[in-house]
Amino acid sequence: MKQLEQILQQTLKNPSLFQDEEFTQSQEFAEIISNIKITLPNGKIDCHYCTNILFMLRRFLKPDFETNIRTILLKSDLIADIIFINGYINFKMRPKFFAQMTHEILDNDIFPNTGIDASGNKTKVNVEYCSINPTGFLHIGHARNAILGDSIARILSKANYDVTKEYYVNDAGNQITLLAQSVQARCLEAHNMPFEFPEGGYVGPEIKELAKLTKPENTLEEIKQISVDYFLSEIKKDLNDLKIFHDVWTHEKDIIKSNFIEKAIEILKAKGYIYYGKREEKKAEKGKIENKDLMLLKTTVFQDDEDRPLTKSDGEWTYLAPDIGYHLNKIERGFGYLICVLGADHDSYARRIKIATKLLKEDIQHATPIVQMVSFEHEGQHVKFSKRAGNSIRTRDFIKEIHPDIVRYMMLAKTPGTPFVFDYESACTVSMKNPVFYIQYAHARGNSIFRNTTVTQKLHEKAFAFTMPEFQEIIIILSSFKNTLNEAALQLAPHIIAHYSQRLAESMHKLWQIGKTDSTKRIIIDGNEEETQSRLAITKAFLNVLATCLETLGINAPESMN
RNA sequence: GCGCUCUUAGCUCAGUGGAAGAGCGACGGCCUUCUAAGCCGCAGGUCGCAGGUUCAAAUCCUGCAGGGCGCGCCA
Repeated sequence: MKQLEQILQQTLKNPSLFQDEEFTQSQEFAEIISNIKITLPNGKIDCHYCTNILFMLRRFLKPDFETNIRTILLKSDLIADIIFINGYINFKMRPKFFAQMTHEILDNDIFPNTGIDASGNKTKVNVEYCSINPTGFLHIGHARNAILGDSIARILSKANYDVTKEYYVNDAGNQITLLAQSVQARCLEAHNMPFEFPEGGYVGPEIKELAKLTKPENTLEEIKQISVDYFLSEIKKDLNDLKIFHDVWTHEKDIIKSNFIEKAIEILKAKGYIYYGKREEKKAEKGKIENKDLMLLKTTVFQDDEDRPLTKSDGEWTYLAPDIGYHLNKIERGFGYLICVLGADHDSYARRIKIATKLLKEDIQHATPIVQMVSFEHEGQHVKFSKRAGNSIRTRDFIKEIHPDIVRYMMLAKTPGTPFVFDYESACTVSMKNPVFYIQYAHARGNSIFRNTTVTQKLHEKAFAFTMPEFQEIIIILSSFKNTLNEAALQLAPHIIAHYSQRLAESMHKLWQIGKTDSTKRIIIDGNEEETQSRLAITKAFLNVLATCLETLGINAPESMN
């Protein structure tokens, strides 16, 4: 594809194509020509690649430009034909082009593991995701965040970023105190001792279970530790079952102990972003709390509605302060790119922490992909998963019934910004309602070929396969993998890989099927070793790319379907 | 009231300036041959509505309507 782009650029630099022969020297020409986009055509047009570049250049070209461009382009030994339709240039490529492309995929070391010269350039990136409070189990709503973050991290690693996957443990706030008080109460209750259940405390059977791990003589601090450890280890188990493994677990407690809050405040003070003042009366908890002077952060310099308090009237930090300390900690660890995957109910928080981070370090790259809510369909209505409604489903129970591969694919195939309506019936079906099987099946089919032959892959440029549309289609899709991966990395969008995988799988299924009625199109051609070797080379390239895709999605690439 | 986001085929969704798409569902075909968990065909669209910018708008801008999520000194 890159080669085609270069050929086209070279061709268009020919001054004789233009009314004004000086035009190729102009800035405007340079800009247009640097934005050449080669794309795959829709199914209706019989060609391999196309480009819309002429739309931009048309008014500068001589009337007979089509004939001239065609003549020049056809001099290339990679291009078989040029067709002009509706202002597009459509390319038909020669077999040599397909052979070269296959060679590149197999030998260039870009597949399947490393060295893709993607946008990453070894940038140190921190992907923080699924940082749920250790006050309960991982439910299915959290799983979407976790799966998305994990896949983003996998894509970025493939795209040549230096990735750290991180979980931030909120183990220092009021929620943890409330949790520990709830557990303590249940513990005392179980020992028939007097107890007082905290207002708004944590209820649910897991609290009573947890209480069994504690003793009446434990201090609140000890109970906090026991509770956090318990839930974290449970969360970790569930994540591991979904093939999610964080590299670093950072605890809020440690951030506080290491004085990162104070350090961050000092930096912000030095930059003049901190001042003391009162908030507007109506904002001050509607008069419930005395409107004292608070430490405020000038988030309004980056279009926030109002400056945000860092201290409460009782002198304690607000939630924002430790989080800013945590982000300073990330910055000090040398990350140039911070990614923080958040739920839709945190989008206003996302804005604030982004501003705060920018105030700490102007040139930091910071993205906060937002995952929309997960709901499910019940009697024709969309019902939200919610703890309070008692219909929250623990991930562990969920994946007992539905394989993690299916759960992952279902959640990754959509853009994160679309609310997810979980279709339980489809999830349990083994058919195209579950495209993950379709993709895995294509991988298994490709592998079965290698079990059925002793011939090994080797590329012969003259192979007949390179003239055959079914093989050409596979190679064309393979050739766009690099761009696809880069795009997914740039947009932090695993669904781009999911859709690509489906299309790639389709090209193999088509080839396979046609081999059933036309034996010349099978991969293994008895009595013709060179042809078979070349076809195996294409199949191998296909398997490498598809396995890479499945790896970035965190989905198993099976060698056979059982 | 304000902010973010969404509205594309019967359903679930891709598509961020360039030729309207996929899967499911419906209908009709295809296995004595490398895995039929598959393939082929057919049907299905005023891209929420109205303006604007552009050679070109589902895509960008403005307004409107409808859905979702937020809008504490809680985290």
